[in-house]
Amino acid sequence: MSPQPERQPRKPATILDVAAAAGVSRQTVTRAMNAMPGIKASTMERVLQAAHELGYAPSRFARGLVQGSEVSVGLAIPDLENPYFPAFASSVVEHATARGWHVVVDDFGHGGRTAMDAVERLAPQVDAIIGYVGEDADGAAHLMGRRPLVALDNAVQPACASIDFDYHHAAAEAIHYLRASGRRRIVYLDASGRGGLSNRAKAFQDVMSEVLGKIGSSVSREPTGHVVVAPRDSAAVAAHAAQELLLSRPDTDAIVVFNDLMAAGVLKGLTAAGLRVPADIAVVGMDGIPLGELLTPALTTLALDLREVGRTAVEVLAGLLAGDIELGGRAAHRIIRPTLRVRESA
Amino acid sequence: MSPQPERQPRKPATILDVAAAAGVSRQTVTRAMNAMPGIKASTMERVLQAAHELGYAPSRFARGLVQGSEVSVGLAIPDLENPYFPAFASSVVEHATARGWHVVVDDFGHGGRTAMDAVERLAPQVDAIIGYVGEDADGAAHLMGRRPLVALDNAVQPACASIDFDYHHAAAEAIHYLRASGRRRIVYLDASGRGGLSNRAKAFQDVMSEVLGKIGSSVSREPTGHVVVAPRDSAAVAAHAAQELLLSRPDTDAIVVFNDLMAAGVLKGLTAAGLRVPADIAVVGMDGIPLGELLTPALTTLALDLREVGRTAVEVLAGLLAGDIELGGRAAHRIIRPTLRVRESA
DNA sequence: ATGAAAGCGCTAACAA
DNA sequence: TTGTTAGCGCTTTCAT
Repeated sequence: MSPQPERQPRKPATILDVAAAAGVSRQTVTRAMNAMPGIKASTMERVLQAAHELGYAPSRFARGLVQGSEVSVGLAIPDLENPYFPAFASSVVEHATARGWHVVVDDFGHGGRTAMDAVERLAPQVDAIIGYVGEDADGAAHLMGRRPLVALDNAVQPACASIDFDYHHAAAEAIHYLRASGRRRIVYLDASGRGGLSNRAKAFQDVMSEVLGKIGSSVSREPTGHVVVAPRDSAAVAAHAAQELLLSRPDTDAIVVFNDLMAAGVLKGLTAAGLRVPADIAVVGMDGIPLGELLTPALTTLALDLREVGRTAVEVLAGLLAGDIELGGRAAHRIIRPTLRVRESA
Repeated sequence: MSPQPERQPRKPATILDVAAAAGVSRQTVTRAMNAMPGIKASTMERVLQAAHELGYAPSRFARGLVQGSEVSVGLAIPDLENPYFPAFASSVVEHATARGWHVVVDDFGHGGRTAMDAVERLAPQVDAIIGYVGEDADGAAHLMGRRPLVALDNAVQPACASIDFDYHHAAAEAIHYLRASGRRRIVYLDASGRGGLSNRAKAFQDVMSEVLGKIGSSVSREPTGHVVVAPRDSAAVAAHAAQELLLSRPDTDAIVVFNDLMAAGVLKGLTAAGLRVPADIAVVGMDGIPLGELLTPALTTLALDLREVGRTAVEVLAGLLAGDIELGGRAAHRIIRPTLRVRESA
């Protein structure tokens, strides 16, 4: 083997190594590295030079230990490949950055990992967590102890701050709009989660019952809100599910879909099956991701203001961190309302 | 004001506080917190209880200092809202997670921040950086000192590892395919960056010159590859640019677009202007993001395997970190080939 | 302008 | 099973 002439040592250089190399005290090295006053320019240059040669970089741990660090926030995300989540993450990163916080991202969408796995990885590394932790909210809160956790889209109020979405309102908007457009055979396409129906689907069913109840059962029997469940929330799966739905219920004239990504798939599936949207059948998505307007027809959707969601999460967290917001209070539990954005598909 | 009964103290509890509260030594607290062997169950429970009451969480800095931490990688991303980047980030996070690394994301797409800003923020916090640092590559490398930097899509070989894309090959694939389909008025729609044309546009021009040169100038004078530049890389801007292009060059029969996001906009703009794609005009995108197949018509594109890109970046970084890869060698400078994925738009 | 001492909170090694 | 000792690498006093 070759003599390995200048191979870097395994151990990274410390401040003492630099001090020795530059012939100064470690104090002077600190001053040079941090461009502090009270150091001669020539000394500083010599130290910096030595530091560079040794490949020295201050240990963030030692520095954090003594200085108390910037806040570092964990962001637990189920699936970065669903455009919804990066849009949300982008907003969180933006607002966290504005406060000087760091954001550590854990995408637990691969390799069968769960929200709990993500939180376990993140917990020792961060001062707080924002995340789509779903049913793991309580476990996650316990793991974090006193450190704040902001859970999104959880709906069962847990032992942590939360940001939820008013699905009842959303479902009502969609259903009233569709019925006003003359649609009478409305189906909800859900994505299967860990437990039965999603909260979104449940809200749809509730509102459908309310609406049909008001009309009275004497009127021509409309089917109560029918729900079909796709095995995963992907566009391809949704396209397939839409086609199956057409087979089992050919008279369906509107589909409300779990999210925009799936709605995009539904659009594809319907078109492939020879149907015209919205002439033959209406499609309403949910989320309001930018993708929606790029589709043909442009997607009508129950839009969440993703930037608002991210901003709110960061705000709540800031309040928690500062002690301005108490976990029990209403300030720690926000509800954001999706609004119907009518484009072309319904 | 109220007496603030149990308001948390400003200073977080330390291991010593817990030890005192539980009436044990700090070592025993360590053992309890880390579920180490050699501790009586009852003691452990008592310690954990005390820790919980005090809201104690071990300082990640102190722990990192003494244990030597997990690798933490900074990921510098220009714009999480362009679906390309989350797709890439997702792959990086997945592979980094598999190695037990943490990923700190900085999206520098907001508030006029540059790659350099992102690197400056990240540098004191991470052991390495992967990022789309563009022309800031050298500055970033300098800031990181001996710590590895993997720059993507940089093309001017800098003082750091790099992953580049073979745009020449990509342009050739697109142009040959389009010409074989009978297209003769091919235009490239670029996005304006900091310097003149993008590398993608330059490659397009080069290949166009080669192709037309081979044919010979005696043949009916085809225009050399024409390039138009959109002010930003967004779908809306691209839609507008496509419509303008139609005005100035109505005979254009193919547009090759800087990236898929812009191509989606072009599709919209063209359709709105009453053109049929691909019958009247062909559109070829670049990137291969999942969005492409959801569009109507589905986008023909020069596809990058985003998962491969992310995996490669992590691999190179791992090699650098382990010392298996030297900065000078070819292993530190990878080139990935986009391939033409023909769908419906061309 | 520079250096010496102290200590941040934790865990590894060793004792008891 | 538990406690004691000794740092990890850095920055903050305080001295020179």
